[in-house]
Amino acid sequence: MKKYSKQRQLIYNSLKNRTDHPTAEQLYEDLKLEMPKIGIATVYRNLIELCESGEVIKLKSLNGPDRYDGNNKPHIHFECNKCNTLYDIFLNENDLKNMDDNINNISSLIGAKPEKTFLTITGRCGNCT
Amino acid sequence: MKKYSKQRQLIYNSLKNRTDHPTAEQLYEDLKLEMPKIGIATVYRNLIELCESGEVIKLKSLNGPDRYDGNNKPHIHFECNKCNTLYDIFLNENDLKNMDDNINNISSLIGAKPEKTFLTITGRCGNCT
DNA sequence: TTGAAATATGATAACGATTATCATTATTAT
DNA sequence: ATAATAATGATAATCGTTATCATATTTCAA
Repeated sequence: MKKYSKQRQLIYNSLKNRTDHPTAEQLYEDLKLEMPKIGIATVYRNLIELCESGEVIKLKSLNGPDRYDGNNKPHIHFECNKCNTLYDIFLNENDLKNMDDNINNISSLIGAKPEKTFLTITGRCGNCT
Repeated sequence: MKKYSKQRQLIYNSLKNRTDHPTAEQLYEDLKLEMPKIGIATVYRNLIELCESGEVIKLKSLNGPDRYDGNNKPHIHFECNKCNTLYDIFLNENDLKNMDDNINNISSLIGAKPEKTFLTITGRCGNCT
């Protein structure tokens, strides 16, 4: 049976309350301010848990370590290849539905059943032109 | 000036002649059959080159090391989360254009200039249902 | 051609990110 | 409360990748 722990709550809350997409290391550094004895392994362990349960999304960065997104509502990411900022882009309901239909159609081309879709656009963000 | 090397040619040709998406390690093992003295560092170095020149695409896998795709025409990937196979999915010209327009529109939402887009769908492939 | 300059190679050390190990501590259910 | 279970923190180990560097290959100009 799964047990409640202060650490897991803290990690969960922290990710839900921030809109950036920190690496495990960044999250760890920030959490130490609130809980100085927390260990980096605990952070990684709980990130795995939270990803498996679907509460958190793990994002594979093109340049750098994995990053974590506390927002599990479907959305798109834009990764700036200059400043490395990851932007969230939320589509309206209509566009989301269209995209979903597309994903299903595309998957059916190879007889596959889709579960999660990752759409990442890379390029220059507005601040880095 | 860039120099021609047997190794670079071999790596390039190998990636262009296979349609799977090998990891650097897999590629290395295969290349050793043809060129037993090739080093893993040479493989990595040339993969970096080939990716920078746009000849090859580096794919971030959700479970496992990076994989390399010798096909640089725009297409989509489906990653099976059971057998880890990466499938290519090619869209027709029309769908590609629509997608491209969408990417531009989406990027403009945050004032960004898109360069490359990565669309990966995960789920169960036809063989793993 | 040949030889000097430039660049790539292969062996391996070093590194960064992540996971495994394990003794200790915290949480849960009785 | 207490026993059972699961999580923690410290840190070792692992994995993928990059850096280093002496040697070898390639290129270009004479």
